[in-house]
Amino acid sequence: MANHSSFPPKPTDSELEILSFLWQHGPSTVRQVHDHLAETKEAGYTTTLKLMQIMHEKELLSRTEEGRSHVYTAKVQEAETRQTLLDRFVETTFRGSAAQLVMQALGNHKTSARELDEIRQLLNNLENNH
Amino acid sequence: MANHSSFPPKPTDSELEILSFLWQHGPSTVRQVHDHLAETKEAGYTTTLKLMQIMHEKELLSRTEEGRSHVYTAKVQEAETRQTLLDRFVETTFRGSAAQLVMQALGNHKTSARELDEIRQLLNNLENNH
DNA sequence: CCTTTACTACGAAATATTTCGTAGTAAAAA
DNA sequence: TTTTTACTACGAAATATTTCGTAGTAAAGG
Repeated sequence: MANHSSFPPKPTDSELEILSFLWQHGPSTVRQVHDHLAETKEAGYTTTLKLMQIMHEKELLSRTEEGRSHVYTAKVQEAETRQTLLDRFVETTFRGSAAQLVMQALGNHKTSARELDEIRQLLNNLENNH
Repeated sequence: MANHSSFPPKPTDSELEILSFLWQHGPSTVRQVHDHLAETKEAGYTTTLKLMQIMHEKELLSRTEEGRSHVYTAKVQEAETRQTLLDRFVETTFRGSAAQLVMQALGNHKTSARELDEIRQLLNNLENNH
């Protein structure tokens, strides 16, 4: 059963960057997250800290004490969150047409032959299943 | 040539709703746009007016006087804007993998057999072209 | 012991976005 | 002619988001 709207508030862009890191690297400290973000962005340590504290309040992250620092874990699932954001995006930007989005995504992005094959596989499955 | 980043500032969600209407219905007055939005959202007329004035300042819309009211026209192209937003979205939500996005979009959205065929066509073309 | 280092907590400033109220005005209606 | 209606302009409040500085504190180093 999909879980639309009701659950945790939709993450902002900054929050998504943090979630993204946690999904990839698993439970991490603010320091670890920050050092990663700092490679790309310009932002102070306490900014990242504050964001993660807020995300904790919002129930987007859980945390445990580990010595004098906290270890944060994503409390929302990657696939689920992506789906929610994708739904919103298809709605607002592609007027609800997932097919349109797919066409534009494939048309303009350089996608490898291997990935194209996987997609073709998926298409076949979908068509068979219905 | 794609036009990345440099051009008009990325539209906010509210702005996108307005652009969306203009793309679909062509040049329109604030009244027309507002009456449409009001079906869905709760918002006063002057809110829509102000937004469109701001979009005009930002060069997202152009306008001409038509009697005592203004007729606004989208100054940015739908396809171009979609591409920009799509790129951002793939980056932030799918870590740059368009293929992942496509799979998730097809997997969960009910897409008609006809649309699936169109996508298959596109896949064939892509594969042939390289 | 002191001092430095590496944390958290938290208020509050800086920005960005959205919303609305008020004023001015020209045309339409009475 | 007076009143009502339907616009625009625009300041400013309300929200949401992001950023940072300062304070407190425990451990590590000297």
